Amino acid sequence: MRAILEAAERVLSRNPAATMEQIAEAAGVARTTVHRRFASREALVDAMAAWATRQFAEAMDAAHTDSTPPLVALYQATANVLRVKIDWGFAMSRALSDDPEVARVHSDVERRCEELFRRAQDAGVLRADVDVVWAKRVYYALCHEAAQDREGDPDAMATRLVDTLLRGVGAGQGL
Amino acid sequence: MRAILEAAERVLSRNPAATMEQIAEAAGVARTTVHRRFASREALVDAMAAWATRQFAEAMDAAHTDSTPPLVALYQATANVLRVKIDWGFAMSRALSDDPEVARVHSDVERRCEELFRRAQDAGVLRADVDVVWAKRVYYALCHEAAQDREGDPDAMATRLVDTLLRGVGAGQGL
DNA sequence: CGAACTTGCGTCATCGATGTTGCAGGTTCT
DNA sequence: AGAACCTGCAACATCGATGACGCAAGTTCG
Repeated sequence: MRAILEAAERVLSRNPAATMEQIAEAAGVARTTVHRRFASREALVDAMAAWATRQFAEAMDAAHTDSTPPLVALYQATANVLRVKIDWGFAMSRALSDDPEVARVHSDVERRCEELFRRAQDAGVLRADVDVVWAKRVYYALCHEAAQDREGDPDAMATRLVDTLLRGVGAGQGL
Repeated sequence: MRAILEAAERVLSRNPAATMEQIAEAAGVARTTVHRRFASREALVDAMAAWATRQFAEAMDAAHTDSTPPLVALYQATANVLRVKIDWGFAMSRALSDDPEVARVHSDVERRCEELFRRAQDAGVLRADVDVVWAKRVYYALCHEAAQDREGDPDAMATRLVDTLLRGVGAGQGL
């Protein structure tokens, strides 16, 4: 069950068009067994999305983004989310689920993330002259990029990521 | 011919698993006509990659990345590449072509990009304590993210992108 | 031991995408 | 007008993925 989901993530992250046969093989079971657990390919992907979304929400919960100082919460959330995203990159990229409960959890996480960025700007952690939406997009892009490194310490990755997000890579003399 | 390539880009960027039928429809021709031009689906995608790669190389050429000051070249290259990437995002993401000539052009662009970043670091535009490889990955990620905006002035987008890349979005007091 | 459950294997039906071909109608150039 | 060319349309064959069975063998409990 979990083994099939994990195998599916492993295979589909490398090749999104992989067949059920390949997924089954990676899970060490017969293809029919996969079909017994998940009525269709779509059902399997939905289950992956549901599982990843729950992990995602738990990662955000653990960071207490609404009660800790913005910068601390940002570090914590980043490290936690990276840990999940490294293992469930494919499932998280297809988070647009039909299941209303999954959609609710997902939009809830989205909301908390935006709220965190707003608080960060109010606290002076984010520059006042940058668009919060753009800042969030940059943050997401960096998380996605960082999660490509499958090896390495998530905490160190989070440190580098947040450092890059806030300070950039320039030497500072501007143009 | 060009119309088919452009239609394929339009359709495949929204849905990479789209059928030849959908591509043909978007191009306003019959499916058989597409098959007459491109022997197989793979041939079509290869042609798209070849076309996009050439556009990519021309965009870099026009920026004169090896003879202008690094910062100027960075702005120019960014704006030029964004213009191409907005219209050929799908084709550029699958730049791993079998055609040796395409592969050569692509690796040549890659080389020039790395050289530009090295020069930027030597000139003090990039911080000396950041890994050049990481900086390049961040830059690519930002280009990819920025290219999602289909409307808007590429020059303004490049300005914001380079500003974010070099200065980040933080207010500067650090942790 | 015996019942309930799960799994692997082989088989089968179906379906959609791909790629090919022949034919008829339309355009362009000479 | 005639030749060469391109296109749309319809039909066809093929192929791989999907999903559904039944059956035999294995396990886990009582």
